[in-house]
Amino acid sequence: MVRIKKTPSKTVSIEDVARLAGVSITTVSRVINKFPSVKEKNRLKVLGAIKELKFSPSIFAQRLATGKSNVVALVIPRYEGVFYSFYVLELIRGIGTLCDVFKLDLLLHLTDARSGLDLRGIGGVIFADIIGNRHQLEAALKQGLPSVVINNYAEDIDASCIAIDNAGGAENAVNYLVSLGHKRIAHISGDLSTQAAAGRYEGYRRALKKNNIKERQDYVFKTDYSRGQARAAAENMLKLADAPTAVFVASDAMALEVMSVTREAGRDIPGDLSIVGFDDNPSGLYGPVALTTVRQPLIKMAEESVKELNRLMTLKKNITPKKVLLPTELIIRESCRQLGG
Amino acid sequence: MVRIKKTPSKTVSIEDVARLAGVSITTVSRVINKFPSVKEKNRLKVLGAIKELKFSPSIFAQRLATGKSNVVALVIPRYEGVFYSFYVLELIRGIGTLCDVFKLDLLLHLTDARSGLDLRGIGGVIFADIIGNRHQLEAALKQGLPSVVINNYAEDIDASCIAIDNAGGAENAVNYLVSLGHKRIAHISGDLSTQAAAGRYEGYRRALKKNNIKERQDYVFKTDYSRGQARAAAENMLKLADAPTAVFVASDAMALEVMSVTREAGRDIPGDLSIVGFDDNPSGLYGPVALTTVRQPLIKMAEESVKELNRLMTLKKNITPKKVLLPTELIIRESCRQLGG
DNA sequence: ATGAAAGCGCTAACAG
DNA sequence: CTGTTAGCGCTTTCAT
Repeated sequence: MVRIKKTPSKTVSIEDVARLAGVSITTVSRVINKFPSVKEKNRLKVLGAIKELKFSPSIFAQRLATGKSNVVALVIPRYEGVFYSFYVLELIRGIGTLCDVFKLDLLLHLTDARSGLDLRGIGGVIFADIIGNRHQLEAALKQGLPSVVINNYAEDIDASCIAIDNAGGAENAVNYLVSLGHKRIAHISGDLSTQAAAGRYEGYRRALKKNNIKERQDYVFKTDYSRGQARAAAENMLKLADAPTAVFVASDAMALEVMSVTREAGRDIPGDLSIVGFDDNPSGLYGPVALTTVRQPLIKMAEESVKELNRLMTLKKNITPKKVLLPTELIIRESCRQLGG
Repeated sequence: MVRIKKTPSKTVSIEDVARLAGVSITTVSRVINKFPSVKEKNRLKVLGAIKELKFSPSIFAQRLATGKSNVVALVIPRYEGVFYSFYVLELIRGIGTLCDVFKLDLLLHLTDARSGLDLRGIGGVIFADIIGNRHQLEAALKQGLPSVVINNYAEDIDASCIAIDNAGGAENAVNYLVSLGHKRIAHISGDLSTQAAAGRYEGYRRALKKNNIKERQDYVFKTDYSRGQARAAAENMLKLADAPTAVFVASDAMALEVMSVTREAGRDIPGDLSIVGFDDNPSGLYGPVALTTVRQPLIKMAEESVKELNRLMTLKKNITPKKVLLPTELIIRESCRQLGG
């Protein structure tokens, strides 16, 4: 058993450093905070003492004294369908990485939406989408906490929003299908109470309209983003007498499920059915036919949100919130084919 | 634009509450900390004042004064293959939820292993596996920080470990295959530098040995847990002159990939090949044939880790670390068949 | 360029 | 049962 010796937990304070360096604690504080006014000689003495004592300032004392906190709360709705997505993981990864860079502490807050969240000691908040928890955002804003909302674009709220152009991405995807000669194009949507799913559906409709294709209600299948419902939707879709030749699916995870169902039904992809997904989930690369999909810049969105929050937290004055809509990119792979001849 | 009025950020302190309630700040502090000794009448006055002033204590002042912190750092190696797994998400979810319950703040720390982590202001640490970052664990221990390691069972370290019986689970899985009459059983392993993958491989070997089946090197395929490598492994496996009739795959995600490859090769599951996975990833439920797998109690592991950490953080004395190995459960679905007849 | 001293908001002896 | 008082470790005027 490797028993590691604990260092005597006697915390070394700024005072110890000052004594060892032979200066006042004020000077030490100045060195810590990189004040330019400290004489080089003293700076070196202090730095030496800090190293020798292995001193590191107490963040609690710092925060008490300054009244500032650099803790960022990431609020994620603990909403099954959403939580289990590629999306959340990418977001956490992107945000976590950038918080590291900016020396921000990342506090994770999984919320069940109805409860109010404890914002004590928090310097800024990132809301990963707003799903039934708008009151939490408003509470943060009311407290004067710098807040940014991601994946949700709302002009009517006084917070920065960094979102993805879901409608635009969807429109491109469907346009692409049309350009391949498809006219009977179905859509399997996600949970329409999320802005992302609603936007994708809207883009689908917009593209049809612009191409003078009439939207058919029997070609639209609403799901909760789960593979289970995607499967059911696909089965129903395939049963249609006048089955579509192409389908735009609101997420890659669901698109993969649709591919499975289609193959089980003995139909070929893209021979009998062309499919476009949404996400650019790496899973889409495997399988017999690589999935054509809409890539959304999740990492970029995550990074932008931290940058923006950092800006909000750093600058003194009330800044105008920033509203950003990030563009998507159509990634053409193998799951769609040119129709007719 | 809904501009939310900010509350004047003048922080209300314990002193304001004391004044309004007509008691000393000590009494207010006692009420906050639920000391039983406060007279009911005063308690109510204080509570009233707190409500009226919307007072909530500064956690920084509390922590400065007590020298204690209830911030839990969750350290996750930012290791591609591992990070993108079902495992991490489940863990975060479980830990996040339980931290809520115990009123612990969850700080997320994605680490690249080589760097040292900043533990200032942290009350306890949970290491999500140890992959090349053992020095970080040792640093935490040296500081006297309560620490628990999950998914890694190490007798030789002075921290609590909550892990999963990977070897046992794997052994059961392979035994099951043997009981169905299989003798040519392959294994597609995960990244053997992780304890989990190594344990699963060991369980595989143990089961073969106990059943007097000789291990064949050409039946063992080592991967990094990625679907890409799983695909390659499966292709090679299928090419074997003396191809196996069953395969135990170290993760469900990889098992699904193996299923795809197998079907693409025109072989039937479980007709031509029986497959057992590991994880009980819900994705395994969909697709034409539900995947037989080994369920690991991830949420339970997550919860136990928080409970244990909370115990460590709460109790005063040096407590003996706890070593727990959680059992797995074989979930029999449709991907294996009885051999011979 | 540096230091003395007054807090930041709370807890914890120690009296009473 | 309650109040007084001294810190916790750092930042920040205000002098010097």
